[in-house]
Amino acid sequence: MKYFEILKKDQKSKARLGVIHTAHGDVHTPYFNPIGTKGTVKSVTSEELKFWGAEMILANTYHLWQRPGDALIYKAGGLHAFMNWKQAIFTDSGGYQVFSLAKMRQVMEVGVLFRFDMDGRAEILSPEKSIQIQSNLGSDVALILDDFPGYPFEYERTKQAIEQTTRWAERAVSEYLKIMTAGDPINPGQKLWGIVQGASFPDLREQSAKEIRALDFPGYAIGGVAVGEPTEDMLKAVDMAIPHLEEDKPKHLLGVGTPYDIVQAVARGCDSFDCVIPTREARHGRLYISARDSSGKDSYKTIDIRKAEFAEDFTPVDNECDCYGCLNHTRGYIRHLFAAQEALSIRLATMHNIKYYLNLMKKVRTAIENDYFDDFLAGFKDLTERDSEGNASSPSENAL
RNA sequence: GGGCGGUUACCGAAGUAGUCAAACGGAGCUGACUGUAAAUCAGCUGCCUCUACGGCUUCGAAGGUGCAAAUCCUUCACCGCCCA
Repeated sequence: MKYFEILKKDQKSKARLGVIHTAHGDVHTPYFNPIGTKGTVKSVTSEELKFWGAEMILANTYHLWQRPGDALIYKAGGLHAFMNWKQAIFTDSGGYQVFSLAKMRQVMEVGVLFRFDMDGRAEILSPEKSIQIQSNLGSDVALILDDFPGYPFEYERTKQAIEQTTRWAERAVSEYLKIMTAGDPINPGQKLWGIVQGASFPDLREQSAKEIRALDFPGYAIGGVAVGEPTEDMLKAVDMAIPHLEEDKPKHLLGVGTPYDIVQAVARGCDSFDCVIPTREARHGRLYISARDSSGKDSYKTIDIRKAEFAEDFTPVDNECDCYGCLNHTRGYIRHLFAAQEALSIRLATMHNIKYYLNLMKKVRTAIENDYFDDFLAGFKDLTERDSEGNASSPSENAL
């Protein structure tokens, strides 16, 4: 059985319906990975995630390395056993922290020296070390350690980053093969994916894609996007990378994104996604809900449930949602929970947003399967009401 | 009837002559958040002005003293406690 099967290709876009056969079950694409950085999708249980239909989650090498340590997780039987999540796990390599912790690290040829360390020590995360950690975690999809600059993009810095990434990728592959053949990996079915960098520069995206492709990875991630650049630039970067990668391999778009971003990226050939938006914004009171424009097309908008306008709103957060909160509670109640700083506020909000994202991906898959993805794509947008300056304001009622 | 205490911005509460449009909380309003240093962060909350170290109007009411008052004095109003 092929690792990645393409079940159907959309005729009017590059979208495809597929299945990734991981060592911990199938992942039906296009798919969105809820993020569980530290071995937990914040505030929800593994059982709940499974119940909602999640097939893969993303965890983080850097954070788990720092605490509780990959050695401990290895002893626990790997991350799947440790957190009792039996479906697939996708691990970021720690590459994102090269970006997000830019002020406390130093990129060197050997690896990345992090001074932001929970024990107060400075340690080097090398491409080999990242693979060793991910092997100990036993994730199903591991990523190579990569380097990428923030926004605004600078050509020379970006070129250095992709070349650094390629050199690290070669070392990561060697380490991965060494562990798979001579080591004692907790997950012998773990796959290592490459990462394409190159910011918004066509020639660099092409160069990176070709260099990474040469290493024969079973799947690819497109990285270095959604770091502050306009959405159009992010999508252009995807367009620059996709054509240089084998069509029959899965492509993951790292760190993306909003519902709009995701649907647009699916149309450009991306198969899977991950993003902190649904979980983090949930904790901050921003909820994603269904909305329809005047023509009745399927779209969405966001509301800030903490606002006073929802105090006496006794309707569900989203009439079209089947999450626990939408079936059992009202906007007014959830707003009250936020105001009272009750833990349940975070849980209900997180559950809702994850369900919104998972339901969205299901809609996308169904649309591709039934040949109306182009129509769905054309109509799908963020309908959050905005004033003349483009600032969001919260709508008070569900659009029908 | 008498004594004492109090009345500050949406609410609570500092401030007792100049550096006060007035600390701090709460509440509210805006915004941000994209491979999670994030149940977080930033700004605003008297009026005007795009902004201001800018102008204007405020600290129960009215009237005084004073170069200057939320801060001192007088009277009044209301609230609380105590004495008759």
